[in-house]
Amino acid sequence: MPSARYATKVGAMAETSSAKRVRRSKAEQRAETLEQILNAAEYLFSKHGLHGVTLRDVALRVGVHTSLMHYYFDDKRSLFEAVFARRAAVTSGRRMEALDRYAQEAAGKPTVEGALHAFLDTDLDLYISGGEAWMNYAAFGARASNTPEGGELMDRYFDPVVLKLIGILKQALPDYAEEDIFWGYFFVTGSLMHTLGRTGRIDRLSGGLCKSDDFEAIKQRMAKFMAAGFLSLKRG
Amino acid sequence: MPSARYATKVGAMAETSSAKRVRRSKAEQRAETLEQILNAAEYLFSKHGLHGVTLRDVALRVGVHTSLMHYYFDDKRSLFEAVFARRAAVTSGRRMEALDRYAQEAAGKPTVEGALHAFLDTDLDLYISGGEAWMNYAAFGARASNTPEGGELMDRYFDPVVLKLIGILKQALPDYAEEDIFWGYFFVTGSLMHTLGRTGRIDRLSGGLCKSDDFEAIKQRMAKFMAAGFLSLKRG
DNA sequence: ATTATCTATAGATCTATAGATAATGC
DNA sequence: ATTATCTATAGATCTATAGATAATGC
Repeated sequence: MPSARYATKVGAMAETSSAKRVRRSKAEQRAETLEQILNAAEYLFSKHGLHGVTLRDVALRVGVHTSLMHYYFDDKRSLFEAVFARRAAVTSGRRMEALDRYAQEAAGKPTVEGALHAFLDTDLDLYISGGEAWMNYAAFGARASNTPEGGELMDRYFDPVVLKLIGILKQALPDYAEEDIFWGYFFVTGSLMHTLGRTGRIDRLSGGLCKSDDFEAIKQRMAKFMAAGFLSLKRG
Repeated sequence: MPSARYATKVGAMAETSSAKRVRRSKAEQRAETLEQILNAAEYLFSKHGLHGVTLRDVALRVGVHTSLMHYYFDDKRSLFEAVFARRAAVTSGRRMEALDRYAQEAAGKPTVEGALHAFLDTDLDLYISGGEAWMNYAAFGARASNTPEGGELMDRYFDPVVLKLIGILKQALPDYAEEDIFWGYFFVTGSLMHTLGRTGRIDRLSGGLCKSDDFEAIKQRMAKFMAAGFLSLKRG
């Protein structure tokens, strides 16, 4: 005897598919279902973390049976990694290009602020113009970065971009100790992760004056703020 | 039939308690067990988050039966909140005092850097000198701040200190727009949370040059870095 | 007599797999 | 003939509670 939930769902499906009865190839259907699963998982993981989400939750949100999760993914961990990997190459690649472009423009004389604009603004723009899905990915990544599982993925996918940024910063600050540059980056990435997490706390603290999903406002301030911070680390 | 684990545990207990057969009052025993449970929970929650830890995990770490968790705490959520609350008043109170003291010393003319030293250094000192338990609490709080459950607790316990800091910053920057001060604080708290989380990523990135549990090194740079950032937000 | 701790167990939920069914693809 | 999806179910684990046992406290 089907539960009320399944009855409803089947009814809804019949409704939409009878309206147009779209013929999708198997490849199309596979791709579409995969995308729906990844989107649902991305959203849920971004809110509750790896352990706060069950495969059943994801299946329910997509409207398919739990066992389909195991058909497309080995297990929960591999679904989590698939969510991470899907957009990681895009954000990493875009920042790589932006940093390359900036390094070339600067022709051997980069500034800290210029490098940070390339690194930070490029990423923030991606989330600003990428719609809800990318905003969810931002929060997913920020949350993941805070965990053992996610930390390992961060290393694997983002070390190259970060080391490229560090390289340009060294060029911009040739008389700096290497540690100071790493600590400066440490402060930058902390603020960036906090931004991507969009916890809503600044909204409440500021009485609505600032909104944690206002990435435009953050973009207008962040690179300049952090560049000034870097310059303050100059040693006597 | 007792499992091997219980047999081992009982053996160990007999060993230690027969050695000295300490007579503890019920109040003492209660306090001691409570503390052990909170410490174990703090450690585990800091590593795996609310949903990544089971009451069984906590009980196992303490060496008592799972049902004792329910004797001392209503449920998992209330254990989580108890962990949060136990040290929240201490860190909040210390920073309150430090900010009050600084505001008085500055006699109406506070600086951004002075206020940030009072706010940040006071807290970092607490973790530096508080030993492993306080370091775990730092990571626990950082991780919690990133979640819906923890966010609400952050508001409840830390709004007063933060608003006091904001007040002093406004005094230090009288011609600043209020939003700029809040965004500056936003960057500061992001870096602070990232610090407290001690993910170890900076260790790997820097090839061991920086260590994420080197709060002393961070303290030496953070207030100055962030103060310079604030000053960069001055509007034309 | 009261309190700390344990035993036993119910009920819910979760992951994972085997096998059935219903579509698309040659 | 192959692939996408579902049904059914095993086995593990988790939370929570009722009731027993073993200590401390007057």
